[in-house]
Amino acid sequence: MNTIEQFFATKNIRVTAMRLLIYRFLADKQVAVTLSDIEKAFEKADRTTLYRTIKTFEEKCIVHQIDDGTGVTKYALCEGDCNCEINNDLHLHFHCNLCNETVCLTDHKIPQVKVPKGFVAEDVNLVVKGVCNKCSS
Amino acid sequence: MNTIEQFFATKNIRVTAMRLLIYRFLADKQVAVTLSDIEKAFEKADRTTLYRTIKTFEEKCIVHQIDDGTGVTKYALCEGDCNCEINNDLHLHFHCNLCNETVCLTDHKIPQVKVPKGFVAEDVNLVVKGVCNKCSS
DNA sequence: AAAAACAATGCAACAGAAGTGCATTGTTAT
DNA sequence: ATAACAATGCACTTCTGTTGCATTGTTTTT
Repeated sequence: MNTIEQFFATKNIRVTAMRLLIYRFLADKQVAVTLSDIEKAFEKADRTTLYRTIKTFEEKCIVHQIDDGTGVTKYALCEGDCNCEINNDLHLHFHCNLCNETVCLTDHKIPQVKVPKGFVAEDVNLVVKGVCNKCSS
Repeated sequence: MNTIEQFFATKNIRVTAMRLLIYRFLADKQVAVTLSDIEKAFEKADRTTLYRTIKTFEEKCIVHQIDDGTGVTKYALCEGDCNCEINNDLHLHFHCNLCNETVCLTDHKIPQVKVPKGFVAEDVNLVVKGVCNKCSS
């Protein structure tokens, strides 16, 4: 029991009611969420608090940012063993043009990418757009 | 001569002074530009006009949008023979974390990406971040 | 246990990007 | 020439992301 609390402790962040709520919200969702999604889910809470909570989660490698091309940043929980390292934890994201939802395809690691001489790759972001399994059936 | 005018004609858009200027501006640049880059270059012109010009170019497949993760949309000219089709015209983009510039690596087509059963891929966006050839030397 | 130190929260405000409605100017077609 | 339509300019709005500051809450030190 108290697993989230213990997890927060390993990440060296304080356990607060707000953080637990937001963490559980993200864990329940199977899709990446925007800041305004979180705002709608927690209307009593202040926007800034939600914003800073997500930023803290991001710094501590609890969530990762996703830029799916919709113009709004989305967030999703990292995998348990994630260290946010290149070549290890980079998976691709799928954005559905119909339901507008973005999911992490954590099993699909990003293929090796070649860059020209003189360029140094540090991070890779791969977003596939199309129709998701729910919408195509 | 008058090649840009002819090109616009093939795309079925009217030739105006503003459009010629913006097209030449994009052609001169070797990097993707934001709307505010264009605003700075054409201070006498109205923001809305620049905005709508770029939107028109985008619809007519003259420029393509790039989402490099900086949060601001960038634009770059399509290749001459571009039809904005998947598997043909998709190239990768490189964003330099030092100079903050984004370039099209048109010679580097995106590797084949597998998606799970039920998912239909229509478009692929691949952005590599790191240090560009100018900044690494 | 009280006080000091620090982290989290809430409020207000701001900046920038993106977008819309409408009037006006300019261009094309009848 | 004029009617029809497209392009431009102006004003304004919305949304996202962000910061400063005061206040509340939680540790840590004495």
